[in-house]
Amino acid sequence: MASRNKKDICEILCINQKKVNAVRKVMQTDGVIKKLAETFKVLGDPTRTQILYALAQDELCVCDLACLLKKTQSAVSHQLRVLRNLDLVKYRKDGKIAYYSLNDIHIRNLFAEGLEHVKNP
Amino acid sequence: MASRNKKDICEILCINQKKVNAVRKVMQTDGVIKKLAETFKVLGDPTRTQILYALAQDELCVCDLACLLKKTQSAVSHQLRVLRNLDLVKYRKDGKIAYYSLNDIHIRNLFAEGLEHVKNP
DNA sequence: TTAATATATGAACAGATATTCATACGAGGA
DNA sequence: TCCTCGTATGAATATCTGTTCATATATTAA
Repeated sequence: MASRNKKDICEILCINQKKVNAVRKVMQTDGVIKKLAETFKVLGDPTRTQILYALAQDELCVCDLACLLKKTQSAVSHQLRVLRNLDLVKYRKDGKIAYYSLNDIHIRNLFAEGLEHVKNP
Repeated sequence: MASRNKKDICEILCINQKKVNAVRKVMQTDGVIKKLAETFKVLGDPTRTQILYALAQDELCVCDLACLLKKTQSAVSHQLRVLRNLDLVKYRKDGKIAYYSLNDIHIRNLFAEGLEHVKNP
């Protein structure tokens, strides 16, 4: 263990340097990877998954969603903010009521692919 | 606030009961939603995203991945276990070396859709 | 104005999680 | 056998995150 540095991050020797170099060339940039992971992460919470799936069917207000998902209004509202911040949903105000709807054309495709994965083992 | 129960989860009144009922009919079961969210969640960590993206290009061993991602061998190995447990990757042993590769046909499509979302605002 | 209702939001808390460190295991090589 | 190297893994830790509670804001009705 003596030869290894405290942090063997940079010291790690590749077994197949050529392959690694080739793969490195086609890797996405850190920025893209970060955004990609961010996108998947948002979809990776059951509450948000359900909200988005519901909104993929119809425009709904906050209390409708809360009723549908059997969650508190607060919990739903907090998650809607997350989705709003990422521009995945939009909303229109009708008096006191806020009607939310999908604002991303890729969400449905992602769900379709995801369901394919879940249902076809 | 007097009329509301402590937990207003079940008490919440839907504004558009009909819509909610219609959407409820086409909602996925809790089990499917849970698995769906689980799948997205696994893809929702930058380290795992990179590992999967790299393995989508070529078969690589643990230290190659560590070298490529500039992470410790331990960190990579822990994440590989997560991916293994979900059958997203498989590996073959060649002596001491463990070569990992993709084991899920949907991953590439999910990445494609995800990248579409990231790159087309 | 006052009351009620729909929504938003900050603070606090509990539970999850990614990384690090240390170490164990297993396969060759000396 | 002993040593080295590639990998796996448990424990500890710091950070992140989803929910709850309390409250604020805003709109409508009385």
